Amino acid sequence: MGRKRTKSGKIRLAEVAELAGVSPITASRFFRNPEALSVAKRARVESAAKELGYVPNLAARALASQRTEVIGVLIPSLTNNVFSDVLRGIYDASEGSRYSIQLSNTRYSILQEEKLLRIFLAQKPAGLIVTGIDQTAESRTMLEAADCPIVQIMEIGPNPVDMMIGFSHYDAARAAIAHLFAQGRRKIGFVGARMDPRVQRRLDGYVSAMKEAGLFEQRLVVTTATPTSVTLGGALFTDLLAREPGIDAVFCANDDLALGVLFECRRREIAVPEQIAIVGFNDLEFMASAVPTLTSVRTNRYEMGNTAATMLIEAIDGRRPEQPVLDLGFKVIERQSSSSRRSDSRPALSGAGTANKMIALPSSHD
Amino acid sequence: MGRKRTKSGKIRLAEVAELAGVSPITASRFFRNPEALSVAKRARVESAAKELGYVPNLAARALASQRTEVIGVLIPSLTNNVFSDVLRGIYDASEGSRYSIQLSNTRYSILQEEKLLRIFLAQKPAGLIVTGIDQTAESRTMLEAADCPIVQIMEIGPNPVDMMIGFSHYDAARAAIAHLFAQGRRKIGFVGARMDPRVQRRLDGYVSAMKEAGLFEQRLVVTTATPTSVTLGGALFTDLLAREPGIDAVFCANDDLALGVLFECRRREIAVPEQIAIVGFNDLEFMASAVPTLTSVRTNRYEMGNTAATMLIEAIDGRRPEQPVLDLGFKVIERQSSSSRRSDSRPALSGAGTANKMIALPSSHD
DNA sequence: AGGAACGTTGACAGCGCTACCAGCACCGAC
DNA sequence: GTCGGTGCTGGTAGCGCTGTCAACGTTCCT
Repeated sequence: MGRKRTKSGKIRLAEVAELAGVSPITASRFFRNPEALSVAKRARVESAAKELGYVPNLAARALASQRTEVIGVLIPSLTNNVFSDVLRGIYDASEGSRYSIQLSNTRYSILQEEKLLRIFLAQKPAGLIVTGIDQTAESRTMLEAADCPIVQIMEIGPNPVDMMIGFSHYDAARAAIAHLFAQGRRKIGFVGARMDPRVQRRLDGYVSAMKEAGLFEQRLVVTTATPTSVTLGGALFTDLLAREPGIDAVFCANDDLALGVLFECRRREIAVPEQIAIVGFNDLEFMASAVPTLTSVRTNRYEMGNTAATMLIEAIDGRRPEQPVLDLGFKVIERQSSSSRRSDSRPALSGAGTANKMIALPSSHD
Repeated sequence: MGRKRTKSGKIRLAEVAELAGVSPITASRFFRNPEALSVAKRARVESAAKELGYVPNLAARALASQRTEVIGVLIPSLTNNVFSDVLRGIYDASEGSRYSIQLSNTRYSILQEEKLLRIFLAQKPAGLIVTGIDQTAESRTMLEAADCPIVQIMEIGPNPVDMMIGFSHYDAARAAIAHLFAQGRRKIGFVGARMDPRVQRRLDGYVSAMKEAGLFEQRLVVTTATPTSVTLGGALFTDLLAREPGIDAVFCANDDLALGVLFECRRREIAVPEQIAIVGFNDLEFMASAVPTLTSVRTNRYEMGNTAATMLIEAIDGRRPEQPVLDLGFKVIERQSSSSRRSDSRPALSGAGTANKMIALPSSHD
């Protein structure tokens, strides 16, 4: 009737309250803390809201409450498969919660990250997820001064800003090399692209393992700042072969490179694993399907994103985790590409099928 | 001194105005329409804002102006490589503009899409990007009633809601089949997963091309609703072979499946392309690197996202494009996996290198 | 019976910004 | 000299919601 309406005809909380026969503030409480209402009023407000199709105005809520329900996420790349999985975990965890995700791409630049952080923080996010542990000093200061929970993801390191979830890329690389040693490989090359901090730590792990075995040689390492790709894997491997034709294994900083190395081997008619073993990193879905199947280091990417967002939301709601730093670990998934020379010189048909079953990863869904 | 401050110590527009010696409203105008100010005041406000480190409160702005600076993006998947590229294009276009991206995942469900749409629209987004042309009737109604520009992406169809950018999946599939016909292939299988509307239209294109040639047989088509993967490509191909051992080509609805088919061929020692030709769809980076290199239908994913966001922002700012429907086309990239039987029975070493250079796609960056 | 404690509710006063409109000075045209 | 136009500026009044605090009725304890 004479009911006041916003020009656009939107339903406001006041309308809901009027229909429910309560004050606006009571209706407001229904949405934030239903338990505070009596059962009768709760039902009345609920049905009134449903009847009118009420949707809260987030801008008004943010302005009045001096905080937003936005979780900021800073990741270095949108195309990297690794981050797709992490993101999916984050988005899945945010659904059903009242928080929404605001995503920004730092493009592997900590300066860009600092800039984005400043913008995010100005909007008072409810929480923040940042990638890695290599922020600028300025970023670090801002993060520590921020009055919202923060999760650092992708790796584990000392001095967490707040919470931290990831794994040790250094240890993972060492485990991969240990695996190759166990298979009798000695002259192991390293192939890496992009060389972001995490790839760098994988290289560090490789170097330390090789040095411990007295096998390290600088010319076994081929890296580039160029973004990774399958094609690049072949090119870097070609470089590696030119420098050191006698290698008997290649540890690739990621699976795309490993696939490129595999294709290059096929092109050069180098037998895998007989002549050269290949180990990748991340255990993307295709690794179990390749011929031969490719060994990789499995990382829990989906779980990392999902747990990070879940922990963050819990912390925002005042339930801080008992364990603020979580190591999700890794696992070397041994497949044909790095098996000992003596066993199956030709991969058995059934081998692939078995391997496929072994790696039914959550990250292969969706 | 006695200056009023918000509890958190944040600088407000009023502080900037005071320092600049102008009214708050004038300061406000500086940020929205600087040309409306005299040069002198413009400079005063600018330096005052910089001095105080003023950052506008977006919630207050949204509440007062009754509109947000958020572009809503609805995509069906976060993990699919195709959408990573599109998203990257969208995010790149949004940087430098004053609009921020709000992303939601419909998980290939138009019901979920409808629900998300309702939420988005309630927040009065500045613009909207939605995937595909198969919205529910309800969604369609909401979109048409929305008072913001809208871009439908990924494909072209009749009756655009507003703007539209994509290509014909039907025609693209027909072109792929025509290519295979030209190579002398006749018994061409179709392998598809997920079977979302766009994959369905690729199937339709395949069926129509095959029927025109009098070659269509239902048993040549193997599909599943399961999400796509490389492993699945091998499995579906195995099914296809069981049904029709005499096939001489496989058209895969995407590149992951094509890679799986290639690996399965290798496992079964089926020569590609001599016995069976393989054609994929999307032309992901690895296709040019595989052995043999894999033919695919190149689609302009990054450009699609980038152009969509650019057009949208232009439209929001009142500059509607002269051409609201944009067909970005596709291109069949012919490679070794579908070459005629007579030529190179063993792929030449140099072939791969050449192919690599041919496919320096923008989508392989980052 | 009196009072404290609890659960529940409502009034008030903004959150920081912008839409709207009025007002001012200045100009040229009549 | 008056008028209307133009360019710039400021005052007023919210946008829709929530924090704070007071007040209410009821229950339970002493």
